[in-house]
Amino acid sequence: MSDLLGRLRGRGWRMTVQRRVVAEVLDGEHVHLTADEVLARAAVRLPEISRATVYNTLGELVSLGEVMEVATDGRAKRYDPNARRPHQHLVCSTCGAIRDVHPDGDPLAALPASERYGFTVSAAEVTYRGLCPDCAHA
Amino acid sequence: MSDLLGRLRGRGWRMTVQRRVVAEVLDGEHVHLTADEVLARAAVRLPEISRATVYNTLGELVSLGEVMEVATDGRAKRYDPNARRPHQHLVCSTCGAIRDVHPDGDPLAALPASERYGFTVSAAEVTYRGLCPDCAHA
DNA sequence: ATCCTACGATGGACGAAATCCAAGTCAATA
DNA sequence: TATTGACTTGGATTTCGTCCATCGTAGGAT
Repeated sequence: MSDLLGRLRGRGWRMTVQRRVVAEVLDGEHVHLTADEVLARAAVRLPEISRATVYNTLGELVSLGEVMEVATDGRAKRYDPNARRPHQHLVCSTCGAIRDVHPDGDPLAALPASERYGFTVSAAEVTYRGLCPDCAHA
Repeated sequence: MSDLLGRLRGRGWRMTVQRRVVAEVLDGEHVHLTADEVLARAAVRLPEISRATVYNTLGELVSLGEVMEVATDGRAKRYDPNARRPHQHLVCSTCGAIRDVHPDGDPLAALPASERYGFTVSAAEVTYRGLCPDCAHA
C-alpha cells in the first residue's frame, strides 16, 4: 500500500493530508469498509475531515482501479482495497461477514455468446452466499 | 403466475386487493421493476395503494422465494418474478437495462473447498456487466 | 523562501430509496 | 354477522449519498 501513494502521485494526484489518510485507512487484506467506517477511522487521525471528501476520494480511487466497490446487499456500499488482484466475494447471509475468494476459471467464460444479447460484456461479479462457521452453529 | 396466488393462499396468506394487484403487476418474463415502478403500475388499478404496502408485499414475496431481489448499482433495487428458474443477470453499465441470462454449468461449482473458509455456501449470484447494443454506439 | 492559483476540502442543504409507526380497515373464521 | 388480529395507510423518519458555494492549500513559478 505504501506503493499506492507513489502510484497516485505518478498519476498527477495532488497529495493532500485527507487523501493520504483515506488511502492509509484502506490498507490491508480482507478489508471491506463502508464509507462511514472509512470516515470514522480517518477522523481519528484527522478530526475535521468531511464526509464529502471521503466520498470524493473513494470515488477517485475506484475510477483509478485502485479500490473495488462492493454492493453486498441493500445496505451501504463497501470498499475493497484488494482491487489489483481479480477476486470475488463470499458473504455470510446472517452476520454479513465478507471474505475475498478466488474461484476456478474466469466467470466470464461461462456466459455463451447466445446468452449475450448483443451486449459487449466486460466483467462478471460473483457473490457467493452462505453461513460463516460462527453463524452456522447458532 | 396465475398459480402464484394459489400458492400464496396455500401458505396462509390473507388475500387482500393490494397483494393481488402487486402480484399481478409482477407477472411476465424479463420483468425487472423498481419498487416505485411497481407502485405506479399498481396505482393505475388501485389509486389508494400506499408505498409501504408495496414494500411490505415485495419483501414478503422475496422471503417466500417467489420473487428475486436484484441489486443493480447505486440505483433502486429491482424485483424479478422469474425466481423459480435459476438464472443470472446481465446489466448495461450505462443505462441499467437488465436481461436474464443462463450461464453454462453451476457457478457454485467454481468455488473450491479450499476457498470456502468453513462457510456453508448455498448460492452464487452472478452479475455480468457490459454495454447494451444501444449504449455501445454512443 | 515566497507568491499564485487552480485544485481540493468543507459542511450544510438537498435528494432518492427505504423503513417505521400509530391509527384505521377489513379478510377470514366461527 | 360479529369478532379479531392481520393488513393498510400516509406521513415522519432514517440511511446513504450527492451537490454546491466558499474557503484553504499543494506545488509549480519566480
